[in-house]
Amino acid sequence: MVLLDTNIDRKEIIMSITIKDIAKIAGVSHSTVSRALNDSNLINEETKKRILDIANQLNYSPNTSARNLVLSKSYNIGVFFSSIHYGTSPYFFHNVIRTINEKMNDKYNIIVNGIDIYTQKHQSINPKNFDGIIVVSQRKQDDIFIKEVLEKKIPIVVLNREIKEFQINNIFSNEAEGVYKGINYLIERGHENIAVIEGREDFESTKVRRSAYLKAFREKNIKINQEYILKGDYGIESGYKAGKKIISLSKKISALFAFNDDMAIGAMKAFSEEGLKIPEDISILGFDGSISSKYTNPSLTTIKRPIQDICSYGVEILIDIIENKNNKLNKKCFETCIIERNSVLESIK
Amino acid sequence: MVLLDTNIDRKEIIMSITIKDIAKIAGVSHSTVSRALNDSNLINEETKKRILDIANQLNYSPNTSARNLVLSKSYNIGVFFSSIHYGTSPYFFHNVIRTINEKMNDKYNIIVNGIDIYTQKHQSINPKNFDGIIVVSQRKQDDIFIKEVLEKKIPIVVLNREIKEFQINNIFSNEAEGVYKGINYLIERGHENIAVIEGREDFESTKVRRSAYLKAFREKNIKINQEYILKGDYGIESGYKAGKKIISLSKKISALFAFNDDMAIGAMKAFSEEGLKIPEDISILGFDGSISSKYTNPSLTTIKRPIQDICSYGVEILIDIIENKNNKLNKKCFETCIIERNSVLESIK
DNA sequence: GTGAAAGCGCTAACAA
DNA sequence: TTGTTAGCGCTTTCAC
Repeated sequence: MVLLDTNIDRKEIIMSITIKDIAKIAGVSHSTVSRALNDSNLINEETKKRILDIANQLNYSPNTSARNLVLSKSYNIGVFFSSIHYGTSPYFFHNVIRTINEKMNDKYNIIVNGIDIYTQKHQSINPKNFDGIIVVSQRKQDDIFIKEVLEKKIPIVVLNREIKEFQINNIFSNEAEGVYKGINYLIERGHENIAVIEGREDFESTKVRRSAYLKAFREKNIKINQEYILKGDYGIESGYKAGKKIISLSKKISALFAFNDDMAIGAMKAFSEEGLKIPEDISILGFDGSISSKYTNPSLTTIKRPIQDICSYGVEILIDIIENKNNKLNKKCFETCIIERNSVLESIK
Repeated sequence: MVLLDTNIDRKEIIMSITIKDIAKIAGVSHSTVSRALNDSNLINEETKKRILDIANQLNYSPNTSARNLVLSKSYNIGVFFSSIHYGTSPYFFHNVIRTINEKMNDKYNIIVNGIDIYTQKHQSINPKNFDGIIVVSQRKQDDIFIKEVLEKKIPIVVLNREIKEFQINNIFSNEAEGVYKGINYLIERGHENIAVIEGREDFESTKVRRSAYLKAFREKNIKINQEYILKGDYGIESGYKAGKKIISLSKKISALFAFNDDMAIGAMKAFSEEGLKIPEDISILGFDGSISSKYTNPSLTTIKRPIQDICSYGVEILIDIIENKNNKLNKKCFETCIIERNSVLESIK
């Protein structure tokens, strides 16, 4: 008995406790221990309790590799952003991970990755390493990765960007409609000379939002001056630089639409430095509905996209696919809305 | 031959290719395949090439659970924040994950977790599930978790918060010194009526920064008025509310020190709403050196802590522990510095 | 209700 | 240089 105890102690230090150790102490076979641990009903309640007690005392925790091997599961969920580094704002990133983490069944691990560096390092993804994958996609380019996952039959859901070319579980928001409403909101308030700061050219959102504002302009016969269209990269600094450029423009503009809040904030900074008053001298409309947009001065009128809804719903259907083998295709579009604040002038006489 | 191919095809769909499948096709044993795949030198170059070719053709990828089981590795690195939800700013969170992801050897998975909800769901961590753990710690309360990891002999490094009570790999920044310098920076410019917005009471940073500003006050014989000390929670909104309170204070204050940039930004918003000019009416000093602090209006003077250095160094030593079994204790403190911008008045006559 | 035994896919020690 | 074999820790079928 003493000898046994000592052995166990050594084991605890040198290597982990296994079900065999527990079996030895409990005087049962390791399969019985397995049954107890898995709350099987093919086991006597008494023995189960006894075994569980011992397991607790020994601070047993299962070897997940062994369990996963026999169960053919990994309990890993990959969360893949187009890039963690470029074009993904801290607000967006945090919001996505937080929501997924909150919503995810706690038996799954959340493994965070950027497709850009992942595909550059690994030549391919290993299906056995992921029970499911969430792609938070910005770029059409991600399709290569997405298709690979699809081919490997790994449950997948693509968030944020609409995929039209092929069938896939896909949750996103109606950005086109949001931008369209936003531009009309500007036009209705008398704005005709509207500048735009666009986003990264390789991001689909840039194309979607661009065609939406162009459509709104065309419908209201607003002339489109290429000089007013600035290139940004979704980073604050690029908004700031674009703002500086806008100031140097020959023609006066009365409003600015930035493709995201961060760039709007950068532009506001540029305007303030030059003594321009917002919204008196220039109105600003952002996109995202980030937390910080509420605390700019003046607070930023912006188009909110429901990131949390998208992520939350995405997790829901991914888990449904994994656990219930549900394979009916799910495509859902959430609506965007304008948050009216104080950066747009109510009416320019 | 045709029969074989068909079998393989079915296998590819129904279950993954294994080294046995490759062995069968190559006409070698599965251990030879294993050798080829692991680039062993106990193998003929020709056979290696042939096997690798077949593996490539079949789009083989190893079953990580099986490999991990025999190697006693998981290739998982857990990144545990005190909380993902509360008190962790998007900027901080993004910066940490981004840096760790960049710096981490690509064979490791990064699993993101919040200690708060993790410990609530799982009763204990499984050593076999983590080759190493990075704790980005804010609360003393995390010690329970940290000690558990320590007991289980999982390589661990604790970032962000200094641990004095016990020996552990620990990387952090000199926040006390930063705050001390910051307050003196204010005092040197003539400020005596200084308000402070503190952070969450359960975060160690709050205590560290508090005793630092108190020390600076005491040394310069600045009287400490409890009315000037506001409670925040590191969120923007709490800074905003504190800002409102400051305005309603009986005595006029000339400067504000906020325990982080987000709260400083919130307070700036409150001040602006009330028509106060920064820094003419009130100077503001932040803490963190977040990206957004550069783009407020006016830009925020702040104490920068080197988050990237901390994370980068943390990853380095964790990998060193895991791969080189290096077990000499590593404790490192990075310096903070003041970023002088435009929210502090050069001199109040 | 329980135990014996097989096997998940892989690595590595030992033989040849 | 290669094949044979054992075994990692676990679940699960099949006997009893």
